[in-house]
Amino acid sequence: MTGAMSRPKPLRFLSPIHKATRHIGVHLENALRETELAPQEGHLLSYLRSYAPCPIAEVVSVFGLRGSTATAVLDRLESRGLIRRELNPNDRRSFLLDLTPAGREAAETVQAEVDRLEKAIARRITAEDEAGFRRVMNAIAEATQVKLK
Amino acid sequence: MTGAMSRPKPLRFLSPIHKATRHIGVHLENALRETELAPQEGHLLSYLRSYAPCPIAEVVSVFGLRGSTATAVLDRLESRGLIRRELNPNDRRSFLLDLTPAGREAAETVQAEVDRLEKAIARRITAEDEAGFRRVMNAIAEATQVKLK
DNA sequence: CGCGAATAGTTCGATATCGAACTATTCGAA
DNA sequence: TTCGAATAGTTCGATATCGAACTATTCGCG
Repeated sequence: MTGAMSRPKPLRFLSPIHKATRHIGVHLENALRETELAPQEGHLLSYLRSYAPCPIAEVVSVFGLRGSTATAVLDRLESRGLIRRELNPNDRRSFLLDLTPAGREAAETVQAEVDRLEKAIARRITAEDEAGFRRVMNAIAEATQVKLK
Repeated sequence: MTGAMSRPKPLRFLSPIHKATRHIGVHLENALRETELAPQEGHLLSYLRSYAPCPIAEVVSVFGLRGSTATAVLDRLESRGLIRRELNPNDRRSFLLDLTPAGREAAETVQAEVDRLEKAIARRITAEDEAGFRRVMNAIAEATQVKLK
């Protein structure tokens, strides 16, 4: 016999992460409502704030977009004057993305909200908690065996 | 004077979570490729496996879908014979979602992959790590002040 | 070198998601 | 109780994302 249907069994890692991702998304969506930035757009600008100039393939990998989607997303941001595509002197196939001054300003706004949230989180935990958290994140990277270029 | 542009400043919590979410997404996408299930569809079936019968509004909240998107997603799953909408005797505005036998079978496949991944993660950490991880997740819920019904 | 395979990015038609408006039902306070 | 507000879900036209095919460039191995 196969036994009774097993029930609940909430996941130890995936469910909390999924929930946290939702919490963060909703929070930032609220916080950035008046900036006219979709959460993903804000996230992208914020990423460029730290890592620009970077090739399109990098944001494709980091954000999990398809190439064709990235083209559309970047077209929109470029037409709104927030980013620029520049020639990559080292690889003529690719472009380097960079923020415009307006894009940098928008990115600062995003960053301010993100920093505020990070501080609010940090305030509630100990250094040991954070170390454990980081080890779990590393365990996930190893367990999935996924390499994000 | 405003000072030099601050650079990198990688985030302590949001970046690792974003990355982990990507790791998990790519891993499950690979693992479930032959089931013909989009990652989100698999996730939804897996959710119903534990929480069905549940109203549509619940999956809307948990998965962050818009109502109109949920209608389309559920229509597809229903037309593929994986889920059912049933009348909710307690609220005639709403439906209760449940898995069909085929849907339950698909959900078991997803669950098996998810369990395998959870175990692979658990194997790499200590109980203290997990406790710290959980406290960080709780801190995020509090810091965002977001209530996911 | 030279040439096939891999990579970067775009275009375009198909599909999925979204926002706004709408119906039906339930809630809640006067 | 009654009626305005809130909630559950759908429909439909607008928008965003996707997959497949394509161009251009670079890689890597003979």
